[in-house]
Amino acid sequence: MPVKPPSDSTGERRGTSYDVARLAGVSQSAVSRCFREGGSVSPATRKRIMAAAEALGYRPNAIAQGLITRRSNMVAVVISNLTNLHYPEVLAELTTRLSNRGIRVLLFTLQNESEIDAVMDQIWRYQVDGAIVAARLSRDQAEVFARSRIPLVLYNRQMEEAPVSSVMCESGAGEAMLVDGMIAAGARAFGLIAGPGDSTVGEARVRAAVERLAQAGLRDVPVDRGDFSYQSGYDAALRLMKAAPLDAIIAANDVMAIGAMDAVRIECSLAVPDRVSVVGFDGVAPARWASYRLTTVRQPVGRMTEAAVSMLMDRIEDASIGPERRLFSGDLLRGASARLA
Amino acid sequence: MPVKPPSDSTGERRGTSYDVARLAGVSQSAVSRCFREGGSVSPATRKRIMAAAEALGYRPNAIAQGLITRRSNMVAVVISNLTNLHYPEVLAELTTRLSNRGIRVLLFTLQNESEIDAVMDQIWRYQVDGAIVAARLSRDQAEVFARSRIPLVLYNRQMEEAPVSSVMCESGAGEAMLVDGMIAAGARAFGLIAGPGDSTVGEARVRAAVERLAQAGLRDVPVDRGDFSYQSGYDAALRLMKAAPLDAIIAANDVMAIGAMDAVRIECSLAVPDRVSVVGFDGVAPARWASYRLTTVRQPVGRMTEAAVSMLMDRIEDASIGPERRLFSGDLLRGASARLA
DNA sequence: CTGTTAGCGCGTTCAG
DNA sequence: CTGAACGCGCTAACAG
Repeated sequence: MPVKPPSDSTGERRGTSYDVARLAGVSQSAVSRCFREGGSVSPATRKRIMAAAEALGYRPNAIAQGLITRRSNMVAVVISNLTNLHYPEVLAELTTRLSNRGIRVLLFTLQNESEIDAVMDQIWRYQVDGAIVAARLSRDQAEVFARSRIPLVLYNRQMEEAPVSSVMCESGAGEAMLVDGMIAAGARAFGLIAGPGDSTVGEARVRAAVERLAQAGLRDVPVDRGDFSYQSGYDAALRLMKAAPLDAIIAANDVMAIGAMDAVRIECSLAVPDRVSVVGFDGVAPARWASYRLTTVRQPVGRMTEAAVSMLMDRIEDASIGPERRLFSGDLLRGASARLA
Repeated sequence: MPVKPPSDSTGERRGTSYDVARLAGVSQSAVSRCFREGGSVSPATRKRIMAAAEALGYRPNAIAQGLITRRSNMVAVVISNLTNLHYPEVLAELTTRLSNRGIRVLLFTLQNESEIDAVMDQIWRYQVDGAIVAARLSRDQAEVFARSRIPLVLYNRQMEEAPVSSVMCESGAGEAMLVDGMIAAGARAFGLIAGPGDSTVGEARVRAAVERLAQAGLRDVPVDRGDFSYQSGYDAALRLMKAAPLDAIIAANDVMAIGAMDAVRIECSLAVPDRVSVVGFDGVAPARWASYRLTTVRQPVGRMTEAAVSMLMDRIEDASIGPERRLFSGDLLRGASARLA
């Protein structure tokens, strides 16, 4: 990479601990100690050093610190599609919480899953202290983290066969509440809108709903598939309704549910929830908008992100801590898009 | 301690260029050259080095590289409220584009504007090559970047009195199109929903609308204020409608416009756009949802983020390039929430 | 409590 | 084309 020419014309280099030391008339290591936690420095010299540092606008160089400490105080956050409406909230919470603990976020967003390898390369090069991944990870890729000794926490992803730490929002209880409520209110003709087949959470939600429906004696429920987007939910709902009239639609996430509501109400001209109930999963902000008032299961994003961060930090502090999975349950958000008993 | 710890399972340090050099039987500097652009290495030794690197899973340590080259290949991205629905899209685009140029994103999100100082401290410590800021910055804070010689580009913010690079979506043309269209279609009783007073883009949009209305002979247009959130748009619309019946509402952003639509249609039971036209600004995804089909001005996010990134990169490569402002115009998105002629 | 000394892992002259 | 030597800015023993 092209190196910038050293201090062209007026370009003064940024002050180092050495400059501060000279100005304060002490050794460089005194300055270093002054900026660390348990540094033993006499109040008098500390004062002098701080004054000198202030005068020079000195701040310890985190890059140099990282090189010698082997702690970059950076954590990689990998998110697949930021446009998914639920993730921005997750990302904001993660960033805030990490920041509160003095950790910086190195952000990686993926368009295609294939980019993950390039990302892992960068993660490795940047000596991040750990990684939180909200994207599909193959078993091999998870292994790389393990071999590299980079603590890893998956967010709403699961690694069935490998022992990897993760936090998830469990789908069973939530879907059961939705299904039970709708059945009790008289719904019988159900339809499902699944997410992309490679989404573990999406599949888990659909599976949970299907199982609960089966327990209630409802089998062979039609399932269509979307990609978690509004349009895909809209289209899937239309296909389902065309194939057979339904009185309840369960979508794998809120945005598709919203799309389904619009399709049912606007294109099919059927009242929601009077003729058709629609439910989702996530609890994104638009689900509460007055035009939708979606009945859904809200993920406890605050507790989940806090869990992810603290699990990661624990494993950064002590690399010997083994993997752990934490499962959270969602809260039923009683909107007005489904008849629930 | 010159003795390298044996690769027992606990202590395994990551391989360095020295390790690669030893395995390949060359010097460390040969390895270094091998991983740089124009490094002069004979094909034979290059092959040996690459083989050794492969065997050890060696990757250059970006932290160490940054220390010596003074280029971290990291750029700080500062965003105020990620939950604002328009910003996730911006962030995703910025990240992708930076990533394509081999730059990593160090993300900072702000809850309160007061956090900006702590963020600037971190930006400085981490030796980022530059910063893209989509948050309010005081003149003094911008000065800090200048003094620190950290290239800075503001995104949709403007610094009136100071020469700072920025990319903005210009409001005048867009608001004019909206206003003119609605007036031509017969609207006369306008109401405005502004953003928070400290938002330069928000104020600019309102000012643009007010001016255009004044040109058309419409003065003393009532203005209420929100904070860019759905609820605040909803509430503001109710207050406006209660004070005086309106036939057109102009909101400073899409999310408030959506809130206003819901207030008008659901709480006031007035048809949109038949009785009341509602328009926004941004062009966020939900604006296109069938329940809203918001008439709005879409920001050219792709071109704007590309501009921000390339402006920043240019100034990173050549620090002597002066500030520049780039103004983009939005496209009118003809939805169905306003009667436009 | 303070200074001295040794690196962290790498890029880069400058001799050979 | 290659290697020895130096230093980026800092932390961490270790003496004094």
